[in-house]
Amino acid sequence: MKLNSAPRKSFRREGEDKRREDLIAATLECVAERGLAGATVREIALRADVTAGLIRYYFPTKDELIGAAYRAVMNRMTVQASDALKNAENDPRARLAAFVKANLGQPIMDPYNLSLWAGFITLVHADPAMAMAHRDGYLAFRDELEALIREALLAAEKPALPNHTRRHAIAVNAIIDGLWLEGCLAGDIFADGELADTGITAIEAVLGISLKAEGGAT
Amino acid sequence: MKLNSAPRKSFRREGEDKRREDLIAATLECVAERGLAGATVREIALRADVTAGLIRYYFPTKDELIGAAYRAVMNRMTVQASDALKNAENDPRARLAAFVKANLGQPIMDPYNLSLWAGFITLVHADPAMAMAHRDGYLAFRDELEALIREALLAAEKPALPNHTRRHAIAVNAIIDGLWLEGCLAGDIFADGELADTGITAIEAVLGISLKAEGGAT
DNA sequence: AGTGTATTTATACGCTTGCATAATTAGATC
DNA sequence: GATCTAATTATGCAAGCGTATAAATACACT
Repeated sequence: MKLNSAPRKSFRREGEDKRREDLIAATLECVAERGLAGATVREIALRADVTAGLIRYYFPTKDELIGAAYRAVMNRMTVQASDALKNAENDPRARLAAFVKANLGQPIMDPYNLSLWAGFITLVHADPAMAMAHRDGYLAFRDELEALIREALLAAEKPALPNHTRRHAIAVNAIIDGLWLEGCLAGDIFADGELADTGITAIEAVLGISLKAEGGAT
Repeated sequence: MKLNSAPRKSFRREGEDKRREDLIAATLECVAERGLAGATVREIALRADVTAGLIRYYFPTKDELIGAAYRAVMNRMTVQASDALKNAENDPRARLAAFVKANLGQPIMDPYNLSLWAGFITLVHADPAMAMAHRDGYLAFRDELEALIREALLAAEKPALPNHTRRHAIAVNAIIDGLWLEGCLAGDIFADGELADTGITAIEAVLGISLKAEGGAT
């Protein structure tokens, strides 16, 4: 005789897209707060205000949910960086500067994003599918950067040979990544905008051009 | 009635130091191959050719073993970088170059170093004591770098004002970190020594001095 | 050789995990 | 408003986890 049995959880039916987004968002919360290990199906379900079983309804396996969450983060970051380009001026040098500033400021340079990124890195090594997704993202980012660099060099009437721009892209990417890391890890010990300024100055030195002045009008 | 019971595993007694080192080494192997999640007590014990129970004899808890492994890697990395300085020439510019090369080559630039580091970012995020230790390590590294930079600038007869060297240290640190990251994540898509060369070239540009030539003899 | 003990193995327990599946229900359709 | 179906909950399971603890054994000492 079952007395006082807890009432079954009430629920609403949601569209497939909404649910997937919610589940991914809940996953990211977990990863950011307690690392990948903290992202259990039960905890994720709790955050999404859903029972654990539902996860499997939308994602055949947990790995697929994790993978989707990872892609979502990477996509969000690249989209945010690209958005900065859309609102930027026409001069290629200004565009490169805007791109750098966007990556070295809020909301991209944020401990939350680093936590997410670090949490997923572990997976990138273990899971080949993850590794490929990561490499694609990295190369896409670097290619975009290389294009920006080439145009900036040309605008400054400097040579832009492919093997040079490749090297430049690797170096500039490193500067951005490295400063992003420093900012995420210890943002409070830097003045506001200091890292972005430092990055732009360093990149100007590496490329041998100015990113601020209109410069070189014939 | 128990027939054919498997014989008890034979073993040798080892010194405490040896066993701890072996267990740490086994832990690092696990992390290197399958990430932190793959470093289970049973797998670690298997690699160390020991049964799982022994781990607890030397490390009260698994977290302590992981922590010891983390410290071992970090310590090894800083020692390796410092060793490179000891065997380096006397010229400050050559010393800085050697420091950079050491950090951007084997064995420091290695996927499992990144794996461990990334795995611990989560922990650093959660535990304030860990966070402080981590920050101290970062600042110590950057201070060492700043000292190297100051001496290199002076050797090149360039001004080395504190607020300049600070900025330079931040930028150079970013270049090293960023390239280290790129190399750890996708070392195979770079030619041998390419990242170290790229780093030195970029740093030369940022500092405005050459790290190769003896230069500036009055 | 015998004894003692620190080291190591072996076994088991409680918990959590991801996944499977049955039971329910919200909301559209007629 | 009855019906039907897809979305959701609820329950259970087998495997793996870290840890605790008892039993065995290698080795130093006498």
